[in-house]
Amino acid sequence: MALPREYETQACALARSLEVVGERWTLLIVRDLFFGVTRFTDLQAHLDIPRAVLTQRLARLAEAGIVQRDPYALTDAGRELWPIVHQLMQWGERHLVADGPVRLFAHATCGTELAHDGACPTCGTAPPPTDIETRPGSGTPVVVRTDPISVALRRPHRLLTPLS
Amino acid sequence: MALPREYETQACALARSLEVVGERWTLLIVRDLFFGVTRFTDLQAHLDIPRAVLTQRLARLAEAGIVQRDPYALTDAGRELWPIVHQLMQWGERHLVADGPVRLFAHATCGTELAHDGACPTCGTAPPPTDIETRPGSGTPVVVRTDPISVALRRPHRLLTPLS
DNA sequence: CCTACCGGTTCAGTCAATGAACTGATAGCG
DNA sequence: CGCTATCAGTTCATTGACTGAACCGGTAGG
Repeated sequence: MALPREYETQACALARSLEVVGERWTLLIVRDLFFGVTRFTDLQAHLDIPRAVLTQRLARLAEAGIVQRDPYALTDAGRELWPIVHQLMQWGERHLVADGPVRLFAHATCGTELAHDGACPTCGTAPPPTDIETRPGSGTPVVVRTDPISVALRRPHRLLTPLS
Repeated sequence: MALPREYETQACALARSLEVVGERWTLLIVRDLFFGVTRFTDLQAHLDIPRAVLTQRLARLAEAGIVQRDPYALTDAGRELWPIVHQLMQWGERHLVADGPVRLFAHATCGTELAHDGACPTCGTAPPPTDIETRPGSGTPVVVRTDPISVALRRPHRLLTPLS
């Protein structure tokens, strides 16, 4: 029988992508890696994910060439997931969050807030994640986490810069 | 206990989005709706998905305002998922498919193939899905399906145009 | 030598996915 | 009117993944 995480009968490239990044927790792990989390323990504490599941997901991401180990970080292929992660966040902000954006993203080199499609309105191009600074927005999150990683992630910082 | 499809402890808008479109099969259902599939039976036959799961996913998508019923179709909010679906496909084509694109997308009004980011290189803007024509590419799919829906989807056609 | 920390593994219980069979409503046809 | 096909589901036993808690081994510091 087909393993539930696969889509063997689907020819589409979307099915291939979802076999790698479509499992529960996987895109949240990728998001944390964009945000600068680098340690297994920190990912586990921030996501409240069972360790066994985190181990399995990181193994699959490493196997697919999306993350490297020692320390955990996104590869070039993993960094190319940024538009997808960003647009999923923006779509959720528009349709599922009540009062304004929970998190903002700005082009670090010019300070302009990014548009929905990830482009910088001032510069006209979509900056790479290394040139993006993130900080909390005006919206009220459904929960306010107080663990050290969540607190650190609320300080304005550039993407892909390890928290340390 | 938290239902496995939710991410109650995560404040991020990404978690909100994934609670709606992050479950197994959901984005493949949305893809088929973009491709013009409109009937429960056709979705079930094309995706090889258990009927009970398809019922649950469509209920959740309708509840979230992504699809309407009679017939099944994407709402405006659902159509805004196109950049995400398209970029996930393009990412999979680049990193997970061996020999060339399995499916192509062109700006219907000028015939130009879309870039990775969904923009038309000729016109400089990202066309809406109603202005996009799709057809099979040169790549070899991992499986070749012969059901009537798969055959119909291999004919060049515009997105969001019911097959019938 | 002792302790803390990191990155896991193991395990029993729970919950969702799977595939097959069944249900009911509607439409077309002779 | 009865017969058949189609559509959109529901029900159910089985399988398998997710969960939370406990345990394990290596390394660094004091």
